[in-house]
Amino acid sequence: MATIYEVAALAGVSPATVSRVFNGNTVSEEKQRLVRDAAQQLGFTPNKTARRLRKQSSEIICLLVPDIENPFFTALARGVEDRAQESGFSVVLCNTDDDPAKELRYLQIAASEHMAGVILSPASDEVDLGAIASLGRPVVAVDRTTPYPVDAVKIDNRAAGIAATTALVEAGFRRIACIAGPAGIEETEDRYLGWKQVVTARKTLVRDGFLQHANFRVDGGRAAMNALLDLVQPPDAVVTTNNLMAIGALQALHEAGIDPEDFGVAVLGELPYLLPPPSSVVQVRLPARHLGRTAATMLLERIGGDTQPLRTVVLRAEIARPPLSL
Amino acid sequence: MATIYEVAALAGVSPATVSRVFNGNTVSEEKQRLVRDAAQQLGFTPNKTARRLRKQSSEIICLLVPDIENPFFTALARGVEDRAQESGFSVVLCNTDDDPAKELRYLQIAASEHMAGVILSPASDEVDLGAIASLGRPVVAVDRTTPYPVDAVKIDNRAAGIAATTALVEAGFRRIACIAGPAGIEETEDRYLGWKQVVTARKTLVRDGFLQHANFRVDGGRAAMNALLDLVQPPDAVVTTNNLMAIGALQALHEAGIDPEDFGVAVLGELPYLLPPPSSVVQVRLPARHLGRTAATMLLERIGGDTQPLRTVVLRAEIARPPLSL
DNA sequence: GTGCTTGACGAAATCGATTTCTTGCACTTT
DNA sequence: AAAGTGCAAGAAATCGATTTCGTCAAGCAC
Repeated sequence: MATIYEVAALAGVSPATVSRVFNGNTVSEEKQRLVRDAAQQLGFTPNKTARRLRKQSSEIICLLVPDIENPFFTALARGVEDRAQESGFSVVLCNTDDDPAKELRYLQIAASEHMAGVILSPASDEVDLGAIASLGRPVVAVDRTTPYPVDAVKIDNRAAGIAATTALVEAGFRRIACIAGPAGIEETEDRYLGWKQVVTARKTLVRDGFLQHANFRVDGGRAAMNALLDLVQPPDAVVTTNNLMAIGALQALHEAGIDPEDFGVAVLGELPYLLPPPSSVVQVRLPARHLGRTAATMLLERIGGDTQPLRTVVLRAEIARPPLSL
Repeated sequence: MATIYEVAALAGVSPATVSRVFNGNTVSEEKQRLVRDAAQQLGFTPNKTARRLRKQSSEIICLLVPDIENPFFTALARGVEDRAQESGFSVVLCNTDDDPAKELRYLQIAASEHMAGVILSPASDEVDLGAIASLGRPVVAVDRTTPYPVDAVKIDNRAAGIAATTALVEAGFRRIACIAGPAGIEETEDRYLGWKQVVTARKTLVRDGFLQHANFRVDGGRAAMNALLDLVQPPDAVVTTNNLMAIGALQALHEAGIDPEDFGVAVLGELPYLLPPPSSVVQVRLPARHLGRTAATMLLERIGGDTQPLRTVVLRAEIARPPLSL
C-alpha cells in the first residue's frame, strides 16, 4: 500500500499537499494534476487508520441489534445500511443476544474504534451509554427507547396492539389471550397495553393466565401457547407481540391438532416467508426497514453537526390481512 | 478517554512500561501494580486505532455475504461470530447484494481498515482479491469458491442435489424438474448437476424446460415455478436449489390451487420458520452455522500464522424430512 | 575485582495521515 | 516605493499506541 509520502515524492510535492488534494483544500491546478497522476500510478488509497487516529473519527456506524436471526432486525439493518451507503458510511452489524454484557462490550469497541455513531435496540434499561456519550458520539435508539437522553425511532406499539386486538374482536373472537415478550421491555409492554385496553373496552372475556410472558423466540411462543391451551377455559384467539413467538404459537396450535381457521391469531410483525397463513391470522406490519432508514438519517444528521433538540420519531404500523404479498 | 501517557504520569513510569503491562511483557510486580491501579483509576482503555496503526493489524474479521436477509447467511454469520468471539475477535458483517462492485468496495475497506482477515461468499468468479492478498491478509471462501488460491469451506452440493432428487424419486415422482440459481454460480451449478445425475440414472422423464434458472430470491422461485406449470406437460415434482426459491415455488403452487401433497418439492436448505410444510416437502439441511464456524476457525488459524497448504473443507448436508423441529 | 550476561525500563522512533505554523511570492493600495 | 493582503505550499507537530535501542544495575563466573 502506497503512502502519502511516496505519492508526494513521486509528484515532487510535500505530503501536506497530497493530503490537501484529497481533502478538497486549496491546491493549484498544476499540482493537483501531478498529485492525482502520481496517486493513480501507485494505486494509492489513504490509510483509514492513520486518518482516523488524527481526525478522531471515522465513517463507520455501529448497529447493535438483539437478534440478527430475526427477520425484523435484518430488515431494519437493511434500512440502516442503504441509508448509510448513500452518505458513504459503512455499517458494522453486531449481535447482542439481548445480553447487557455483550452490549456493553460492543459499545466500548464502538468508542475505542472511533466509530461515528451508534444505532441500537437496547437490551435493557440499564444500557450504559456513558462511554459513548462522553465522547460526544451521537446515539439513536431504535425500536426500543432508553432512559438516556438520545434520539429515538420507535413504532407506535400501543396502537399496533390495539389494531391487532381489535381485528380479532371484529372477526368475532371473544376470549382473546396475549403472548407478550419478557416483562420490563418497554416495546412489548406497550403492545400488551394495547391488547389490555381493547379487551377491557370491548368487555371480552379475560381469565387468569390469558396474559403470558415469553422470551422473544419461537420456543417461547410455543411454550406460552401450550400453557394457554392447558387452561381450563382456554382462549379462542391470541395476540402475539412479535413475529417469532407467533410462529411458535402457530406450531403449538398445529401440534394440538387445532384447525387454525377456528382459532384467531394476530401478530405484531410479519410472518416471514410464510406460506399462505390460515386466513384468520392478522398481521400488523411493522415498518422495520423504514425504521432503520429513519434512524440512520437521524444519526447522520447528528454526525453532521445537527444540534436540534432531542427527537423521538414514532412510526405507525399498518394492519395487513392475508394473503399479503401472495 | 485517558491515554497511555496520562496513565504513565499517574503511575510514575514511562509510557513504554504501561504498554508493556498491557501486552504481557516483562515488568516488575511493583510497577505492574502501580500501572494497573492508575489505569483503573482513569478508566483507561487502550486506543485501538493507535494500536492498529502501529501494529498494522486489528482484531476484526470482515464477513461478506450476498444477502443478509437470507436466513442461511444469518445462520452462517452466527457461526462466524460465535467462533470469533471465543478468540476475542469482532465481526463486521457486510452485505454485497451479489454485486461485484459492492463487494470490491468492501474488500478495499477491509484492506484499508487493516482488518485481520476476510471470510466471503464471492458474488462472482471475478472477485478481485488482489488488494487483500497483497497485504498478506488471509481470506477464506465460504459456501462458494473462487479461482484465487485461498482456503475454502463448502458444502457437498452435488451430493445434496443427489439426495434431494433421489428422495423425490423414491417417493414415486417421475417427472422431476429443477429450479436452479443463476447460471455460472458454482454452488448452484453443482446442485443442479446432482439433480441431472439422478434424473438421468433413474431415467425419469425430463422435458425441455424442466431446468429453470432463477435469481436466488422468492420472486425468482415463484416465476420459475409458474413457468414450469405452464408447460404443456408440467412436472409432478421439483427440486429447488436454495431456500428462498423454494418458498416462491410453494407460493406459486398454492396460487395455482395445487395441493402440495400431490406435488413433490425438495429443497436444498431449510425452510425457515415454516409452519408444518406439506409432508411431501423434502428438506436437505445445509449446515450453515457450522459452515461459518469452520470458516472462522480456519481464518483464525491463518491469522495466527498457520502456513500449511491451502485447504478446502467440504461439509456434508444431511437430509431431513418434515416435521423437523416440530 | 573485572568482565560479561541479563533484565527492567526510559527515551525516542515509528505507523500514516491531518492540520497548524510559517514562509515566500504575487499583487494591491496609498 | 513602502506597506499591507492573500494565497499556495512546505516544515513540523500531532493523534496514541508499540517497539527498538540504549542505559543502568544486579547477578554471576573466573
